[in-house]
Amino acid sequence: MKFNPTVPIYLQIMDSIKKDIVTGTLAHGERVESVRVLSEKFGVNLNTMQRACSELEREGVIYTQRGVGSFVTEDEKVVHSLKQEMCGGLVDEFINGMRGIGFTNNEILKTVEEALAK
Amino acid sequence: MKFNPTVPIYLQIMDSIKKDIVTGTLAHGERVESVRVLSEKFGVNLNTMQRACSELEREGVIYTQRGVGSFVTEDEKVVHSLKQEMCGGLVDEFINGMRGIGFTNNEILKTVEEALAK
Amino acid sequence: MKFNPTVPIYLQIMDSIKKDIVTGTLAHGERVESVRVLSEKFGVNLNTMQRACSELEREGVIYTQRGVGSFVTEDEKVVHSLKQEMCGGLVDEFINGMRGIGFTNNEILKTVEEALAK
Amino acid sequence: MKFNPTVPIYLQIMDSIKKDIVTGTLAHGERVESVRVLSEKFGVNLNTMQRACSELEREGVIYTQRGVGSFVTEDEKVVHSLKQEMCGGLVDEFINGMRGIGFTNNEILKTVEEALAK
DNA sequence: GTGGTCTAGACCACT
DNA sequence: GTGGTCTAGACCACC
Repeated sequence: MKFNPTVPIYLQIMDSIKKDIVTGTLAHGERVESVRVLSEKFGVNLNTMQRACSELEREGVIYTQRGVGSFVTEDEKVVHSLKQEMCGGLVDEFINGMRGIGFTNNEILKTVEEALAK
Repeated sequence: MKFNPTVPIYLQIMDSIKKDIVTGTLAHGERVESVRVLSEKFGVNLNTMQRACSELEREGVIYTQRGVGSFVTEDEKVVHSLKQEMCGGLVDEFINGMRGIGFTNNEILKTVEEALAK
Repeated sequence: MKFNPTVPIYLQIMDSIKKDIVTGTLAHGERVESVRVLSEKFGVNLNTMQRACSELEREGVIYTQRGVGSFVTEDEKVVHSLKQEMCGGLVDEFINGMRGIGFTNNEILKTVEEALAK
Repeated sequence: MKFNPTVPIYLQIMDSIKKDIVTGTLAHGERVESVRVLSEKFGVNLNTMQRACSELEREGVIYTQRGVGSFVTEDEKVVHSLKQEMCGGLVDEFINGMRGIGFTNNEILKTVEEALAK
């Protein structure tokens, strides 16, 4: 994985894992690979990987059992708020752009509906 | 106005005028300034301006009355398709982004509604 | 009962009986089992048990009636001072700890009241 | 400083600093020494010290300004809850001990009052 | 100077 | 095996 040098690697890794959870690549309750495996996979140091995981646990995204492994939370609320967190920027950018071209709320909504129907 | 040298100027002028129409800066049915005035305003050759206007007329965006001047079309359909043309990219980018995070169509719609309500 | 080899057994037996009195396991005025029974119960020599009892009597914790048996004192003052003797360490440790964290007397009192109310 | 090998050093350092804040050794709003200085003072690695400080910041006990340093919070509430947090164990241990010897709530309170008067 | 992050390699407790 | 902690030493961004 390629990292943006201007933002901490462990944050980027967290985002990557969050995205996997939100998209269902990592199912709820599923076991997350060990930090050692993940550190190799992401090509980072073990400590960096551990930091990413401990932060994720603190946020309630995963939970950990000593000597066993980490698991994706089964709390639907957490996953839902994850989605909200990750799409907030997209939505704002879109709506601002549309309003900038002169679209009203109803027009924006209608446009989205039409686009989704395709 | 500053032009991108890689794309024909008359196209850029057309886009500028379309945007004015779409955003309401130029109201439906409103008279467009003369090509002479516009050519000075945009800092381009009279021929270039004329080309832009004739293309706009061909697209039905404006219509011309001999000896009177040019006017923005009053056909709502044309204006609406203009909007579509200009926002297509935004919508696609947004929807693809949302789907990439795992949102379903209903979720996307709901999210937009919520964001618009704010 | 298991004894600490570094402190005289008769003292440890005395403490055990005192604790029983203080906690109410041995009620005020209740008859204490005979030294013979107690010596077996504690697994110690009869002399050791006798020493413990005579010391307890000397302290006024129990009193003996020839040919009848021994009884826990009915003097509330004695029992109260027993409690004091046994809890003195706890109180000092607690108050020193609290002052070490910077609590004032009033704060300590208030904290205890709150904790007791729970 | 001497550390208990069974509990993470960074936690012990956090407790030490919390205690300094609670007792007023570190005044509210006062600047905390740099992590480098502190790491030498405590005789631990820079990373360990940094972890202790970042956890303290997360708990709101200190706040940090990049390139400037860290400062004790000025929020009285935080400091007060710190006190509660640190004395909770002491109080519980004390009251349980007292009740174990047979003291009633009133007796405990009275005993504390007497001990404080000394 | 300050705090923040990353790597490399080690040891520990738990299962 | 697992996660958790610690050390040593390095580089970066900020002020």
